[in-house]
Formats: sequence, structure tokens, C-alpha cells
Amino acid sequence: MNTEILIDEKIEKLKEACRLHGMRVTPQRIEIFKEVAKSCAHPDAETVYEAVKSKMPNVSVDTVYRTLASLEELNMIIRVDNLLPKARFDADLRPHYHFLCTKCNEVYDIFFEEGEELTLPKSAEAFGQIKDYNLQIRGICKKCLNKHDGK
Amino acid sequence: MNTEILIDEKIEKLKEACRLHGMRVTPQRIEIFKEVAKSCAHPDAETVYEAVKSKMPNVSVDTVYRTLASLEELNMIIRVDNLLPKARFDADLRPHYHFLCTKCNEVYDIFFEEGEELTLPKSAEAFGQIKDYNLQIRGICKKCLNKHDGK
DNA sequence: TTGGTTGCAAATATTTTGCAACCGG
DNA sequence: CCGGTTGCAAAATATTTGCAACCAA
Repeated sequence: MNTEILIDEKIEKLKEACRLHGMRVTPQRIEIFKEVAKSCAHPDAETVYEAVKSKMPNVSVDTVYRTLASLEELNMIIRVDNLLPKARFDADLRPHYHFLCTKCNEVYDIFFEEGEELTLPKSAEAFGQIKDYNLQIRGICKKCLNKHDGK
Repeated sequence: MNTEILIDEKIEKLKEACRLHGMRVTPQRIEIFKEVAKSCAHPDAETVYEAVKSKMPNVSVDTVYRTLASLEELNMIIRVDNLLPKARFDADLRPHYHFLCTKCNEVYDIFFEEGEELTLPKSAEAFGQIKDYNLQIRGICKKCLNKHDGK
């Protein structure tokens, strides 16, 4: 399966990043990363925890939290801005934006075509040294719109 | 003072919005809104609470939380996306973006000139009905950069 | 062997809720 | 007076931390 190969590649990158930073390659770390990488739902910590627990019953929530934080530091995953209490994670590092459904809280990836890249306001760089930026689009997703139409 | 006049205008709008929605104009509601409106620091709930308490010693934190939520529903303030545990609030409703300092967690407003408005990716509307969107730029602010240079 | 990592338990931080008293319209 | 709002206390939710045992390198 194509996605499998992609995930394996990502895991290789993770191992390399760990070595580079003097961090160990533990089965928990691999498994937690794999969970985020294979999901397209931008899972929260609890969801990752449940999924990992089915394979490693002894894993603990705090390990998941600690690992997600360290994966973020390694730039292997990003935390998705959303106005909700639960942090969501994304292992897709290609530049893209997010559509956030305010009804079901689903997060969708939005990719853009060439020429559609947004340009930051000129005034932005006056505030300091820019590291990254991101755009969220909020609204009601197709799935939720249909639920209402149907009834 | 000009800002005072602006704030008074905003408070009038708030009163109107309350009447329109069958909500009461209470001193707490006014005071909490005024705190957000007069600050340019995008305060969190705790900060608003402390500020309001200095004028109304009996106010409680939960009233602040409830009121901030209702002001948001009335579209009198917005909640600022940031990756931090504390929600931040902004009473400036003009379209603008935010610069988030990852060092001191300060939030700065970024306004854009005519012609600089961003255009959403064409693919965005395929996900559903868009309500609003916002852009955050993350980096290290001038103040924090200078602190390091100075030492 | 050794220091980064884990699991457990407990703590923290932020925000929310039930309820009776209160007060704006 | 009526029903929205408040203050109080307690709870709920999400996340973090101290620490001893563990295990990857």
C-alpha cells in the first residue's frame, strides 16, 4: 500500500531525527508517531492514546502527551490551531491550511495550487522574525450541511 | 481621549446587541467588555478577571468566563486562535491577522493595506460553507529579539 | 553502564456547571 | 414580578510533573 510506504519513510526520518538529537528510538515513540502519521483526522492526544493502547496496552496517557510534545520539537508533527480545548496533531508537513468545522469539530486539509500561495501583509515582518504562519478557515463542513438538509 | 469615545461607542453597540437578543445589560457585562475593548494585549480570561475585580471586588471568575462566551456569541469580541492553553480575546472586529510571539506569548494585531487581502484557495469552498477565516503568523517579536541582542 | 524514557499516581491549569439568591426590564 | 444573571462551590476536562524502575545505545 502506498500510504504504508510513505509512513515507513516518515518513520525513517523520525529515527534519524532522534539520533541527531540524542533521543532514543523507543517502540512507544514509533507507535505514537505512526498513529498520527496514518490518520487523516488530525487526532487529539486522547484519540492517539486509545489507538496506541490497542497495540501496546501498557502505554500511558502521559507518555502520549510527552511524546507528542517531543515529536513537535523534532518538527515531525505540527499542532493544529483550533479554538477548542483539545490540541490536534498533524504529521503532514507539506504547506497547507485547515478547514475547521464548527459543528462536528472535524479538521480538513486544504492544499492550494501554484500561484495560490498567500503573501503575508508587508507590515507583518515589522513585528519580528517570522518562523511560520498558518491559515484556518472556519465553517460548516459538507457532511454537517447534509445532515440538516436530510431532515 | 479618542479611545474613550470609541469604547463608549462600542458599549452602545453592546447594549443594543443585548436588547436585540433579550439579554440584560448588567454592570458586570459592561465592565468585562470594557476591559477587553480597552486593552490592546488580547487578554486572557484570568487577566480580564483581575482587572475587573479591581473595580468590582465581588465579581467571580466564572462570570468572566460566561460573559466572555456570551460576548463572543453576540459577535462583540472574538477568540484569538493561539496554540496556548489560555484563550485570548480581542474586541477589535476589523478584519486583521495576528502575530504571535512564541517566546513571550504576546499577540500583536496585523492590519493589511488595500490589495493585500488574502484570497482563499479555490479548493476551500469545496469543504463546506465558510463562515470566517484567520491567519496567524508565528515568530519572535522585536522586543524578545532585542532582549537577546542586548546581552 | 548510563542517561533518556516510561508508567504510575498525583497535581495543575483552565474552564464549566448546579443552584439559590439577586436584580434588570 | 419574571426570567436572565450572578456568586459560590464543586466538578469536569485537558495536560503536566515527580519519581523510581526500565531499557536503548
